[in-house]
Amino acid sequence: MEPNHILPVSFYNRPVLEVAPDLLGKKLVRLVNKKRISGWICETEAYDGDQDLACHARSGKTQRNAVMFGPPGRAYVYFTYGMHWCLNAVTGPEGYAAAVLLRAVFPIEGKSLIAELREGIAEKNWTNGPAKLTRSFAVNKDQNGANLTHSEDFLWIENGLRFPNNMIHTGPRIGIQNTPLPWRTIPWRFWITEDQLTERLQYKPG
DNA sequence: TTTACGATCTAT
DNA sequence: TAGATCGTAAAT
Repeated sequence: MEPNHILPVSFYNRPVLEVAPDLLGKKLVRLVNKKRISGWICETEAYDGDQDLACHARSGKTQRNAVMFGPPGRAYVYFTYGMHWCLNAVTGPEGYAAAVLLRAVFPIEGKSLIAELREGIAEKNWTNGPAKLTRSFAVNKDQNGANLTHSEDFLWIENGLRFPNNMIHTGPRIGIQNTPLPWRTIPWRFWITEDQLTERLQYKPG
């Protein structure tokens, strides 16, 4: 483990619309029984404060979304659809409720551990969705509020690749069909393809 | 206390 | 395309 590679608070203490695309190509890391599970972050979404009517902070601070109002660089983990956990990275200054939803990663380390956590699921479907990702990384309510900027909470994000804006795909956020315009269609989802990632890794092996 | 719904996933 | 499944927050 290389603690110096962990993204610092300053990375997260910026507008969420900068942090969300910058997280593409960074490495999500989880420590389970002293074993590393990791993956390249390849899809994110930005949720930006109480004026964003798709953001959980739209109706103010509640017990559920309180972590989003706290300091940047923390994990906001919420429960949804009666059975799923989703993982976010809190951004911006304390008191401003914004976060990046981590929607998908490409697995790197700990694949045998993921295989146990995702028994019966094809490898290509392990981490290609926000709730699939949390299952594969053993993330649930216990990680809500975890500090992503050090290794002591066994969940963090390490520096990795940086993709220029003209390589990053954008589109509307997923699963917010009842959200009013313009928030329903504003292109605040960001992703890179597996081909783009492997091409970059040929020059900079990970 | 009751109700309606969800930043989803899976099988059909 | 619909069913699973239950915490959350707003409505009653």
